[in-house]
Amino acid sequence: MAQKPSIPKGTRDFSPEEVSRRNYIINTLRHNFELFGFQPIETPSFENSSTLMGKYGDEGDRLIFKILNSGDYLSKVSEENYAAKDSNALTSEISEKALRYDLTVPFARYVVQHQNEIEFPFKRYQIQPVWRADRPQKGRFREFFQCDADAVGSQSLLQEVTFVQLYDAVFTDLGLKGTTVKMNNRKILSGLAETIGASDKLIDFTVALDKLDKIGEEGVITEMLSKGITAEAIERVKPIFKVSGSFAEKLSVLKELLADSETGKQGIEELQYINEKIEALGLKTVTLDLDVTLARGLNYYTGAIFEVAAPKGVQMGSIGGGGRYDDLTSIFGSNQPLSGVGISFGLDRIYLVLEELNLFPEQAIKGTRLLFLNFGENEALYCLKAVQSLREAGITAELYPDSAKMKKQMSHADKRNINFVVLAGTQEMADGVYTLKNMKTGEQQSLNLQALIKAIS
RNA sequence: GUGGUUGUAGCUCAGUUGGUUAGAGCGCUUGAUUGUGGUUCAAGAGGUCGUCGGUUCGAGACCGAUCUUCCACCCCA
Repeated sequence: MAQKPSIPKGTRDFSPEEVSRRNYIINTLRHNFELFGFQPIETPSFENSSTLMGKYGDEGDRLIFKILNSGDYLSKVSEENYAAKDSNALTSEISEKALRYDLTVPFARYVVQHQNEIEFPFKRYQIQPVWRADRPQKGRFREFFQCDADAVGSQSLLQEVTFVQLYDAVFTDLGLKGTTVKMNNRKILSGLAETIGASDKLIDFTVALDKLDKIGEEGVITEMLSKGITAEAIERVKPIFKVSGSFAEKLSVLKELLADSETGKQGIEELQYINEKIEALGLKTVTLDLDVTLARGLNYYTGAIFEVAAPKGVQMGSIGGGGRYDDLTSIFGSNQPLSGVGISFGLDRIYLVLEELNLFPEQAIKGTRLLFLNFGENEALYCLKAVQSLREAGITAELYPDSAKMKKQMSHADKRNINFVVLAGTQEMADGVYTLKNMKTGEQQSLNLQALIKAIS
């Protein structure tokens, strides 16, 4: 088979077992989302390019999959751009649509577009695939699922508290112990940049800071220097490299550092509020931690920033993230800025973590319980009657479609992990019974239909 | 987008400094066993060595391009 068919890089096929296990995670998520009062919506897999472009930064724009216009798109291209081979300028002329890059921006678009029909505060969840033209790596795909829960129309910090509880509820249900929800606040990062006189370099500052656990203090300093942040400024923020201890202890270090920054102090107050409420409420399996170096997704977060780290010992990037965004809707021309806050679960990565830790429950894979062996036309009909009754009783049952050799039918049941087979030939038909065989123990018993249903339920 | 890495049977992998007809294990098919799967034994099927091009008398092996895998960077779920 020289030319084996293939799928694009970074995409995957899912086997029946994989789909079952993915559904197990999705069902757990959906159950908790609804328990917390979130309502489902769905949006198209592709949007107008103008909806997506410019919302994720330059890097994000590069990673958005663009959809080629239909028809003779080259004929409409401007001569200058074509002659200059200016790909960037040409892109907007030959592509007007793009694949969804995340679920947050389409949600913001949805809220603005339907603002008159929506009852606020609006809490929605959304479980759909997103696409990124990234280069694949461990836990990084070009097509993957995001599972988002967002709440818009309320500035209350109780929303943030709720999202921490939601993370706790989900990971507890999945049996995933030892996850850490790391929190930070955009206002603290702004405050830090402000205190050291580098407000104009906020993004460079935070991106470098974010790499602390990866490249170490020296690496961060080198990167900051290369971005034009002065050595004097870096000296002033050095305490945050070594901040440690409890959530409250870290906050007090920050309080000193940010004493002169109104924005910074506000960020501290917000985090303090959330932490106090969580401490009063308690968490089941998740640990809430303050991580000043957390700085992902800054292009639209304005307040709280969340990121979920997998349990220690599992090599995996973050398995969830989120934050508060105050002005995302204004980008789409909302007359009144709607504050939103939300979190995302990385389904594909959670899957990899659960698999690595062997945490999928056996009943996550539900298959056929009962296979009727086929001995011929008359026997098949006799069996189908029983199959029908079993299905009505809610038992997954099926008949082998061909009257193949018993060995073949038995090993079929074996390979599909079906625990019971029924043998019904002329003798059983004459007696009005079915021979039930347990494939694990080899035990067999002769039962009438009622007894059969009873034995299997 | 940058750097590295991988590709041989359905799967996991051997294949020496380039040399006849490319191998193993597992899986698959058939039989031993016409109403009993897993175990055992026997036989069999299955490959244009990712693709295209080049070097050579000769390429699975060497070179180039391309696709793919995995990893690091950028960035990110």
